[in-house]
Amino acid sequence: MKVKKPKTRQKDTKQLILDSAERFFAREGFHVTSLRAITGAAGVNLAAVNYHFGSKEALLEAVFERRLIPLNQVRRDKLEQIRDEAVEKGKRPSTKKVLQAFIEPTLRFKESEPGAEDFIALVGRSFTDPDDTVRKIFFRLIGPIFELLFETLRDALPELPENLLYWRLHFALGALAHTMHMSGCDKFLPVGFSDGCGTESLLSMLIPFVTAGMEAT
Amino acid sequence: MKVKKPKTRQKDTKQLILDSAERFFAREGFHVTSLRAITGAAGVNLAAVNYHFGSKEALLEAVFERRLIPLNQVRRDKLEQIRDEAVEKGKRPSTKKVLQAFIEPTLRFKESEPGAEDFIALVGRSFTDPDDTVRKIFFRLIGPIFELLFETLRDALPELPENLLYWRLHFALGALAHTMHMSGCDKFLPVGFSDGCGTESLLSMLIPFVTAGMEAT
DNA sequence: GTCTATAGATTGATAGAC
DNA sequence: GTCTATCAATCTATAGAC
Repeated sequence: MKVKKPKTRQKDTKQLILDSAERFFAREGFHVTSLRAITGAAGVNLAAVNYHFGSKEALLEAVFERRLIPLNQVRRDKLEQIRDEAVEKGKRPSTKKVLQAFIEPTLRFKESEPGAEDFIALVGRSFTDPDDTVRKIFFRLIGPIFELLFETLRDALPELPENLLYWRLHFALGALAHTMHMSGCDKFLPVGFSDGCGTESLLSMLIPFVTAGMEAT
Repeated sequence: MKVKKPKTRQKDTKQLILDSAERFFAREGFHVTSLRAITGAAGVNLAAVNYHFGSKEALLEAVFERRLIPLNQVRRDKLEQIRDEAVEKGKRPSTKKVLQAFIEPTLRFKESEPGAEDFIALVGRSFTDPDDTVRKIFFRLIGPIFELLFETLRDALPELPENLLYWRLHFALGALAHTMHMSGCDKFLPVGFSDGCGTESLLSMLIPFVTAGMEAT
């Protein structure tokens, strides 16, 4: 008898659904995407969604969790490393380094694995999705890492009133979010500027921008 | 005989539908909002939408045009005034003034008339709406004013490579868009910072932020 | 686990009386 | 211009055979 059930197909189906859903949710939006579109493109049966995930909403949650939990772990490690270093040296952390610790893994993530580009675009838009379902799931996963970012920035800029720091962070996150869903960057606005669209190029422009804004006098 | 048909009810109905649609599109999203929700809240008949506008898509277009055309006129006037002044004096315009000419009317518009707050939130999100219908209508109306803004900024920062200027403008617009749909500002993120949420306060924080980012060395 | 078939609800749009 | 009534198309979710 077999030691373990092969279940080759089972795992494939679940991953295929996740991949296809991620793509559609990012490119068309959650409510506009039908389960038929997802399963049709994935080549699996419609009923498989409810068998494996339970509902469309639970599928969205699984799409978020699959990539956001590991990404948040990376960002958390980098931020905590910066805090520890600052405590060791008895100096405040540099604003640029703090912002970089959050932004760099986020944008680099786009190239880390196939499909991640769609995911990043999805995340960029979820900040302001009008749909309660999307925002609720997203903020549950993203909330804690934002708090850590805020606190680390407060260490870097202790002279800044908390209220001002809070809003400047919002502005910076707005710039980041706007950059994140420019993945397919020729999709928006006029042509001729697709050059600086690579990750390295974007990082070298975005980080100085938000650092200067955050430190504005 | 009457000089003119009174048609009191006709105008009311059309406006009532526009007001209600604006509110729902901003708060729930275009595709999630049903015509039944719009007409139900407005207290008008469902069939009135197709009578007055022709389709749901045409209704969205009318919602955009009603407020965006006058708003764009204000922004255009201010930007052209700055260009003219710079030519007169033979000096380049100041980056801060250019950004202010675009941002200030936008944020102030929120308080100009009832319903404008919803509209501003709708516009802020339309930059990155995954829905082709929404984005296409929006960019058709917003494209020309963006080009003018870009060109005026190029006058202010002629030493900046065009590609870099282009992306910094994107970052600034991202920060602005993110601010625009924070209208109901306690809707997002933790509490305790609803203080600086008024228009004057936001302007006094956002404009220095984007100016510093734009002029970063 | 995978599939077909369908229930049950909701949608945008329209025809036609008034 | 306004209304009722309804069509035709969609959707999510599920029951039940294999």
